[in-house]
Amino acid sequence: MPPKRKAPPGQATASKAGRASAMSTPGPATPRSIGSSAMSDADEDFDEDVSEAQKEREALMTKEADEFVSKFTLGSKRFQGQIDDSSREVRRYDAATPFFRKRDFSHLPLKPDHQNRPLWIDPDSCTIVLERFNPLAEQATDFLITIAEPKSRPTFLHEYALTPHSLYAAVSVGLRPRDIINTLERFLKTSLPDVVRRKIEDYTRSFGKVKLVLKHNSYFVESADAEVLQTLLKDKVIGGLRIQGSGGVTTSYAPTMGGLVIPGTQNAAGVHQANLNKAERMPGDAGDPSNEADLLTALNEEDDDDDKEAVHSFQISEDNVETVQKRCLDIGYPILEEYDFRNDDVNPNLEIDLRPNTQIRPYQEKSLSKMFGNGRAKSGIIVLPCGAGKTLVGITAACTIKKGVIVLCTSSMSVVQWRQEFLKWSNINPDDIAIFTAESKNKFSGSTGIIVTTYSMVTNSRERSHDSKKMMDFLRGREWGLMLLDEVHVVPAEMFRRVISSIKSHSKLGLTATLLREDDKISHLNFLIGPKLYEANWMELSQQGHIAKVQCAEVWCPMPTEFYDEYLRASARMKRTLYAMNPRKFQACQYLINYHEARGDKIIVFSDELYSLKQYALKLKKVFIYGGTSQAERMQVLENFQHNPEVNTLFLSKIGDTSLDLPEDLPHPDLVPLRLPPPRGPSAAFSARSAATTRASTPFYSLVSKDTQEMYYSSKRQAFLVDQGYAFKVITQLANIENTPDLAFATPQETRELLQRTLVDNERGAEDDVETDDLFGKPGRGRGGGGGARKGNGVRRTAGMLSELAGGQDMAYIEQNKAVNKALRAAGGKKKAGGGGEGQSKFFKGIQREKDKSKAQARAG
DNA sequence: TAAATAGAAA
DNA sequence: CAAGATTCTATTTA
Repeated sequence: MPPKRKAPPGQATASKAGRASAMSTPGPATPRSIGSSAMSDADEDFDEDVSEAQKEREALMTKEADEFVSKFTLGSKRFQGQIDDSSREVRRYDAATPFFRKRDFSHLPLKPDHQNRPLWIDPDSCTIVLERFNPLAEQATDFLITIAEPKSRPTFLHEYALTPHSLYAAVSVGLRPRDIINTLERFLKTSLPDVVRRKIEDYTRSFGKVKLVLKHNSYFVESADAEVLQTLLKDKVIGGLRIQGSGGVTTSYAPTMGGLVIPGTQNAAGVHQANLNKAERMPGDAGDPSNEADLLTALNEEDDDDDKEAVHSFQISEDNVETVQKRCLDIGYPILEEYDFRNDDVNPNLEIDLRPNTQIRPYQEKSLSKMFGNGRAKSGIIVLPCGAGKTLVGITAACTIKKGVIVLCTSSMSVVQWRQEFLKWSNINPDDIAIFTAESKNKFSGSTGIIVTTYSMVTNSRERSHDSKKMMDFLRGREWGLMLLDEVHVVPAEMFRRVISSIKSHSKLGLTATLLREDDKISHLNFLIGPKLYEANWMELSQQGHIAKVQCAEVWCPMPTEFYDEYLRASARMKRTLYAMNPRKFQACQYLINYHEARGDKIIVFSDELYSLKQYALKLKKVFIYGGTSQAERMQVLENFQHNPEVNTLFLSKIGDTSLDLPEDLPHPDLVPLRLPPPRGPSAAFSARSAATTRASTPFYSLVSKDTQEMYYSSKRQAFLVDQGYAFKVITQLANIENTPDLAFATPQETRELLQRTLVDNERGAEDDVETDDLFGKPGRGRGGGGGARKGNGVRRTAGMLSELAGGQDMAYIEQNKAVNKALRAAGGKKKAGGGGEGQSKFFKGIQREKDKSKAQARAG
């Protein structure tokens, strides 16, 4: 049911009001809608599509054909309504018009010089579309990244959304609402719709007004707006938390952005540029002296700006920080955290600097300039693809603040790596940087220093070892200047809450490759850590050569009929194994490995399916790492993979996605990731990201079994990659695959054997009778490791036997159930849920459940 | 080395 | 279509 278009002016809703006011500003007659303009090149095709679609629909609704036609005919009531509602201009309706319906924004008057302006806007959803081919696109991109959430960024058109979060982020990097509005106005092809203007004003009114400042070891709630502060003080929760006798509201002067422009970086939002209209920023301009020394001089410059703003603040106690934060959030004044580290005399300074020859890349500086935009350290999140030097950003931040730093990582592997990176990029004394993991619990020697640890180490709420407890007390007992949070997207919000509440830090910097996980958890991050300060565009970075170019190819492998038959009747679990073990896929894998090894590439094959991972690796005589591989062995295998010219292919389980960071400097430039069964799951995009970012360079293959579940996941992955601006290629035929030496499973006989073995192995609970762990001939691991594995499998075997029990009966059992279900359904249909009373036995309840389930399935299917 | 725990995914 | 159960993995400590 389409919403009524006619609404009495009095009852206009917000968005309708916008329309109404747009109507009152008559512009030049614009016959084109956004859509039709964009489509103008393809008018003919489009017309065809239209008639096609119409035909189709007419065919579908023969009875309603007349109605249908009249509904979509020019001058029908429907369109009349639209005209009345949106604009009094005479509008041209073409065949495409009906398809835009509510999204027809042709009533928004185009500016005369619209061709020189790069942005379109959808006032209803606050979506902004950027023409990448427009001369002003560069500036507009910088601006949009600051104020809006990137939705989709393929080659020519980028889509951004204005959201409360994004505006919050914009305000927090120092943009004023009127900057946002003016700059939008400048870039938009139409005038800024009033709805949007009002939305921006509404959202930003309360954002960025309140700051939490840790000064002289005390927390202050600070605001430039005395009224806002009064509001807070009058609040029933916050008011009572003010520390009495701290002199009420004090007024001082806040540092301004004035003296703090970091050389080689763009101003907070590219607003500056836009205003000055000095357009060209050379991508990757190396001529700019953009090293850390300049950054520091810039930061150390005193603010001799006369444009100082008065700020007012009141003190709250440490214990109430979280309460106040939460309350402020609830009443619409989210608190920004800022650390005035230059004026912190309480915490000792840390002896740390970047090594003199260290060059920061422009985008890294840009992100840091967002963080230090006003001379203080703002808490927030920086989004950079892996391989783009997230670590260096974190390290530079630490070098700027020069106070105690705590680094949190996801795994103990990356803990070690972070420390190494610190030693590599900075002159920090090795004694001042300590690791806190299960293995090592050292503190730094001096009065301050850096601690690198994992989330689980800090959040672990269970009984701790004595050393851990002491260490935790140590961590809790002091104030940290900076908390570096690595890979924030994989850590659940609850964990953050625990980390943040247990460790006091003046500023927090979250680093991540993507904020793609748009479940509710990610929005929590925004307020737990801070707003997103910067997000790099992958495509741009790879074009500028900062991160490897990724070419994505998907290889579609048909399933041999035997396999497919088995696949169709297999359990969900077995299905996974089957499509992973698809012999055609195996061949494709073999072929690609062969091809790339011949070129001297290093290849990583990812597989989330353990059985197939092992089978592939063993069959192809390659090394592999999975969850059960011991730490020492992992290191050994990795070491060999990196330096041993004999070991060029590595099979990785999903351990590679998260906890195994491949070292930055692989000797070979060409690392070819190969996805066996491509990652699964609703956030396949997430895995795709990890795959594409795990030090990926040149081609990146996904092997997909045709006509299986995998295809569905692959479509999601494609969508993600296309959004990131990557081209996507589908390969259905690998040239000369039959010439691959020792091509596996070339005969039907072998294929059948593979199938048999796969089925048998997996029915028996994947007992890997093969000596899996001995590829590197680890002494002692043979028996011990085997024992471990066997023991581990013992558990699994039990499960396997249970499923075997079920499996033993499975055919008959399922058949029987189906029969029962059918009977019940028939009976239920007639008799109304036959026998469904309280006195049901467990058996009947089970049946009932089954029935409901199958009903639900029937409904779904 | 094993057990406990926790999170992610399908 | 969602929530729960389930499986897997990784992390910790004893």
